[in-house]
Amino acid sequence: MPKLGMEPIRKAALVKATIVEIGRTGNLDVTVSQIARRAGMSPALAHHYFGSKEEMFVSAMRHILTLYGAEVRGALATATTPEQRVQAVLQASFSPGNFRREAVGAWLNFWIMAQTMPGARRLLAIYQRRLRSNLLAGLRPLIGARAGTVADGLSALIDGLYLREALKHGLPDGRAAVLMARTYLDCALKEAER
Amino acid sequence: MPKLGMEPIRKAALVKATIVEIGRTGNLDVTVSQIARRAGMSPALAHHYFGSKEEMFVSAMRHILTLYGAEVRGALATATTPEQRVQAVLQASFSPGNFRREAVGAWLNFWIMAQTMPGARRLLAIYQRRLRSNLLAGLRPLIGARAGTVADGLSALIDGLYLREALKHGLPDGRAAVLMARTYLDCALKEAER
DNA sequence: TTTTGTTGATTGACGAGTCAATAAACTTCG
DNA sequence: CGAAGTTTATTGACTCGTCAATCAACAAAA
Repeated sequence: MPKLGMEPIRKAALVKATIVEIGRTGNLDVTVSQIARRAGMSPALAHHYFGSKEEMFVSAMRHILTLYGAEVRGALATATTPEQRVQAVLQASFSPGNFRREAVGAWLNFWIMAQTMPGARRLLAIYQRRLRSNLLAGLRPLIGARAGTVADGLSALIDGLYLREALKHGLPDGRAAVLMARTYLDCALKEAER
Repeated sequence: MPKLGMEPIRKAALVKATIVEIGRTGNLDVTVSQIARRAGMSPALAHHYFGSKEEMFVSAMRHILTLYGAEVRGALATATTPEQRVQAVLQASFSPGNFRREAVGAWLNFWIMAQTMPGARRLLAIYQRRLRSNLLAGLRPLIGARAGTVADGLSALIDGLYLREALKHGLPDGRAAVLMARTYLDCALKEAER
């Protein structure tokens, strides 16, 4: 009973199912059959819409990035001062949603894929550029020329804190990560105004 | 022609081959046959010495950790002041060896495994504890009670900087990472003496 | 009837782990 | 010392399973 216009619906379902399955297993040992079953269709249909499993993975990562980007934009919308802008990025980066099993699995395997898959590497570069640029927008009014270095450090710190919190036993605490990043930030700001 | 006492030799060869293969592919899609071939033996023999592929992976990670630990100890041996102790940890963490393809692959997949494999999780906890303790030993004489927080922040920053440098296009530059971490450290020290 | 949606069946391949069998080195004990 | 037995090393062949991708065929909408 083919209703037309199924393509975007099917693709969205597959992307979501891919993320769930990666979160479930923790790695990329996920079969097209599993994904398709979870998305409520046959494996053949999955291959029909995405040419290959790899394309499913890349699309899944793109979706994760889109979600994260939306969260950042939402947080930035309520920020008025430069400090609040930086704080907004931190808040969004360590929001509870980012620590769900699916998100953690997606990010960790994102890094794995970025090693070898050009599409993944490109996406990761986009994420990094956007993060840096968002931080820079908040930092430049505060510390001018020194903003670049601080943005780089803060970016790395965000990734590192996320990694540690995500791999920690027990329920991860995003607020602790935000606090730790803020400490770095405050320190850098004081150093600059000296 | 079985010469006796082959076990340690074979195991070492398999561990090394496992690391090389993970570095080659970037992920854990490595077959026992590939590993065994590279180690110069039959797949059956690999299964004989390690009960399963998973045990090979865990042993490979243990080896990576051992190498890293030795590098840290070596660097610490030449340090006399507390500052030099911290600096030694940074230097060892960002040494060129850690940025070889095999090492990067090992670490990235280490994190993947730590999500679900208890053995890997335990190893990661050991690494984190040791890193923290090494940093603490250098930081406590400098800033006393505040050392804990700074050690945590510096640990996360090390992981984050490593991740970024390892995934960067082109040849990674450990010295840049050391410098970035030093900036954080100096900032924290100045803040503390205020 | 052309396009879009959908699937069952199939292909062709690969892979982890087992097992039986062979061979050499060590041990025991008469 | 030397034969019989034991342990260690080693592999080819095999089992049982899986999986990505293809294809032919069917159904319904335009």
